[in-house]
Amino acid sequence: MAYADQYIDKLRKSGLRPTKQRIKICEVLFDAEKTFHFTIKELVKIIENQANIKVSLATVYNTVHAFMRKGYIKEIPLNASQSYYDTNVTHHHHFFDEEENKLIDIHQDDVDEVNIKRTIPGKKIRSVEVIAKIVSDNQSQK
Amino acid sequence: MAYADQYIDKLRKSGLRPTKQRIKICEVLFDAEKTFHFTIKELVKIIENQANIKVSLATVYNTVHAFMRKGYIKEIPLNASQSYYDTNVTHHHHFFDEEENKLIDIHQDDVDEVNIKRTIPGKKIRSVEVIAKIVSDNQSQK
DNA sequence: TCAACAGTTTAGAATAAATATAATCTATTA
DNA sequence: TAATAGATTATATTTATTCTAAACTGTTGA
Repeated sequence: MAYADQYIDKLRKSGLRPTKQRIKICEVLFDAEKTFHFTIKELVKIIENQANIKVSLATVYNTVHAFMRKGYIKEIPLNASQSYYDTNVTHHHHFFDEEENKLIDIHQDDVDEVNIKRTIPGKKIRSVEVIAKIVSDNQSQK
Repeated sequence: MAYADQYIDKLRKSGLRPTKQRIKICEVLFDAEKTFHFTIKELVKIIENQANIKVSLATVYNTVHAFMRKGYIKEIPLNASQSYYDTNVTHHHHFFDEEENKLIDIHQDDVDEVNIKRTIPGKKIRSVEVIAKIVSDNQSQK
């Protein structure tokens, strides 16, 4: 399947018609060699830099949210002022460097499976996220 | 040590002078029978309801942030539009019910210790949080 | 008693992310 | 072509958070 077809497929499955703007968003999100983390602002900037078409903020928000609902990207639970998203939807976790405001992947192999023994009646677990906040390790402070 | 003294102690250690408003905030945060989760908005509402003094938003934000820095309360990493805090600073984790927008504690005993094998040079881990997002378990959808 | 001061509190302004709106545009179908 | 449904956009709105500047408080020392 050609890349463009994959994008159209993802869009249709998300309940969205494939349009110029939305396909451009797919190109940025899913065509990268590697998965990556982004904020909406950063995503808009990337599109502006590499595209010859204009995409409005509203369209980016709508499209990203539709992909989220469908599980094509995921939100990283960080209590920051803005939302962070990840195009890597495989099972993995994150360091968050609070001083540099930077996210770092932790591969699945580097964290034992998180096993939650408790359940809530009528509810099922949709995702489990581990966030390890890191700061400078100054030896001076014990 | 009397309660009031504990509050004054906490405030001083956080670099804040004990004032009427700040002690009121302490009463709400640290005098409860149980620990609890809150947003700033909720905290302000609680204070308004049970206090005969007026406390401004700015004072609440400043005081909560000072306590955070000192580790007397902690932030719960949820990607919501607003910040959630927890007066329970012991080691534990959370379910987040996405449909009801509600946090539920998971006791330490109910989750195996999260063991992160990877380290980042020059950095140390300040906190490890597990967030399990839960949704209704409709049997109809597989 | 008064003046000086350092730190507090406050209302309101400013900022910024996210969402909503309403007008215009596009593409498909009849 | 006309009708339509949905898409896109600029702009306005909303909301949490942070900032600011003025007024306030309490202590110290003359």
